[in-house]
Amino acid sequence: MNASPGRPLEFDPDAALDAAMQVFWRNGYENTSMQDLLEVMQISKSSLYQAFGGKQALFERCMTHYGDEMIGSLREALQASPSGLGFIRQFLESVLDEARGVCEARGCLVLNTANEFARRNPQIAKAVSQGLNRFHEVLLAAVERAQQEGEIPPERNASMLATYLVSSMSGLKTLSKAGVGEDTLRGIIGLTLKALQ
Amino acid sequence: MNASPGRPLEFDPDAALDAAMQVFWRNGYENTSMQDLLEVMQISKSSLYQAFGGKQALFERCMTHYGDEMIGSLREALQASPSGLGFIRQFLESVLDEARGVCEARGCLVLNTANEFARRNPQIAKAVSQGLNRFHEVLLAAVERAQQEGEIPPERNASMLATYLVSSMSGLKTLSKAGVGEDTLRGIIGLTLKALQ
DNA sequence: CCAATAATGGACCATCCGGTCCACTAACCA
DNA sequence: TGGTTAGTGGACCGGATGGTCCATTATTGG
Repeated sequence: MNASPGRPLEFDPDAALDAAMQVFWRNGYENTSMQDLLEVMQISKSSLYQAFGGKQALFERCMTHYGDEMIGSLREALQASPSGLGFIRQFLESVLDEARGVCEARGCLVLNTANEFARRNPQIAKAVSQGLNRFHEVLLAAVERAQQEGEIPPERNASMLATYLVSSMSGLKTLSKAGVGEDTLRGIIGLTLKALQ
Repeated sequence: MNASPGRPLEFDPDAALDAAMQVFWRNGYENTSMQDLLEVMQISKSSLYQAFGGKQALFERCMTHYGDEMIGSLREALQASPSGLGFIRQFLESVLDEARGVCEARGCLVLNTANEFARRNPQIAKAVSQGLNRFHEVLLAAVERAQQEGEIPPERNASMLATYLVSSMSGLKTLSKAGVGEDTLRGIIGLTLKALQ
C-alpha cells in the first residue's frame, strides 16, 4: 500500500531539489534558466513540471530546503560549540572561506534573494522573511547562551543583537562578493564582535 | 569647429544615462530589458547602440554615473554637516527612508551589483570595486573628521572603521529590502554607531 | 546646392525563454 | 495477461531577448 500505482519515479526528488538549489544559489533566480536546471537535476522538463510545478514553485521549495539545511547544521554547530560566543565568531568567520577561495563566493541564498527581488514579489518576499527569521532564531539562542555563560552582558537586548548579527553577516557576504580581502573581512568581524560587549 | 559634422543628437545623453541608471538601480541588470531601457531613455535602439555601445557598456557607464552622483552629494552633506559623527549617523539613517516607504527600497546600485554578479564578470567586478572605494573614501574622511572633533577615539583605525561602515550599510540595505521594520533598523544603526567608540 | 557625415526609425535576426501537450513506456493490481 | 495509473521524452508554442543592418533624414562645410 506504500507503493503508488503506476510507473515509479526514475530520479531522487531530494537529490534533484538539492541540485536545483545549488544552481539557484550560485546564479540567482533570473540568471538561472530552465535548461540549467534540467542539466543539473538530470530530469526532463515534464518531470520537473510534474514534480515541482514550475520554476518559481521549485525556487520556493529550494529556499525552504536551503533553510532546513543551513539551520540544521547551525544548530548542530551551536550545540557542539564549547561557548555561545565561540559559535558566533565561527559563524561570522565562515565568510572567510569565500574570500580565501575555499568555496565559491555565492553568499547566502536567502540574502541573495532579498537583494534580487526586494519586495517586488510578495510570495518570495514571504519566503525571504521566513528564512531570515530562522537564522534569527539560531543566533538568538547563541546570544542568550553567551549571556548565560557571561560572555555577553546580560542586560543587552538579545533579540536585537541577533538581528545585528544577521545584518553584519549580510554586509560581510556582500563585501566578500565584491572581492574585499580576507584581512579586511577579519577586521570587520572583530568590530562586530566587540559591539556585542 | 565645435559642432561636429552631420546630424546632431536629438536627445540629451546625460538625461538618457540618468534615466537608464534609475531603471538598472530599481530592477538590476538581468531584470532590465532593452525595451525597459528604450522606454525610459526615450531613445531608439539604434541610438542606444550608437551612443552607448550596448546593454553592458551602458550599465558600466551607469555605475560610474551613480558613483559620481552619490559621492558628490555625500561630500556636500559631509561639508554641510556640523559634525563628522553627525554625518555618519545621517548616512546610516538614510536607509530608514526606504523602510518608511518614503522612497523605493532599491538599495544601492553598487551593492546590488556586487550581489547580482559576484565575481562572475571581471569587468563589472572592477566597476563594483571602484564604486566601493569611492564610498570608502568619503566615509574615511568623515571618520577622520570625527576623530579630530573628539567624537571618535583618535587611536581607532579610521580606514577600518570606514570599511566597517560600508559593510554595515550593506547589511542595513539588504535587511530593508527583506522588509525588516524601521524600529529594527534603528536598533542596528544604534549598535553600529556604538561600535565606533 | 551639393557632397560628406552622422543620427534615427524600424525591419529583421537567431536564440532562448518558461510553459504546455501528447504519444509512449513502465510499473502495479486483478 | 490485461487494464489502470502515472512518469518520461520530445515536439511544439507564442513571445521576448539582445543585437544587427539599412534606408531615411538632418545637419555640416565647401
